Amino acid sequence: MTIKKRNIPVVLAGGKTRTKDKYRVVYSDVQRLELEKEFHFSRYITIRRKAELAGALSLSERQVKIWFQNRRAKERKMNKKRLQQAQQSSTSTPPSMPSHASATMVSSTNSAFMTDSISTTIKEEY
DNA sequence: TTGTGTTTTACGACCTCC
DNA sequence: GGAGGTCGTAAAACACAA
Repeated sequence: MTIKKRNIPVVLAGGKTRTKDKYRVVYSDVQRLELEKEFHFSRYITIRRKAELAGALSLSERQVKIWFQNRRAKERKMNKKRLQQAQQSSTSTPPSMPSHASATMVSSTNSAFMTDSISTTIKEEY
């Protein structure tokens, strides 16, 4: 496991700069699993839990915060994709197709929108 | 191999809330 | 004003067909 970051400033195209030791680190399976578990518990982490988690996983609080931001972005992306697929299938499906299929897909993007995908992820991790 | 598409970290710009 | 949110994006890491 390599946990390092933010040392050498790197100039990117367009005049942007980015500090780096390595450009980005790859989190270990344990780190990802714990973060996923916390995300499964709550999509928004509290300051206290962030500090605890950062300490437990040897990450900075900033890394934990960014991870949650990226994770929510991923979830939104997946929901969008799923919604598009549902819409496509509802427009192009033959009449004989079971109607509950698309209904399930659409409803999953609302109140209960993310739990199954998250639990799937968690299951996969285990 | 390697070329290519996808996923994962990390950041900047901008916005909102306290 | 600062902290933390989304959005868009860069680039490394990864997966996988050819």
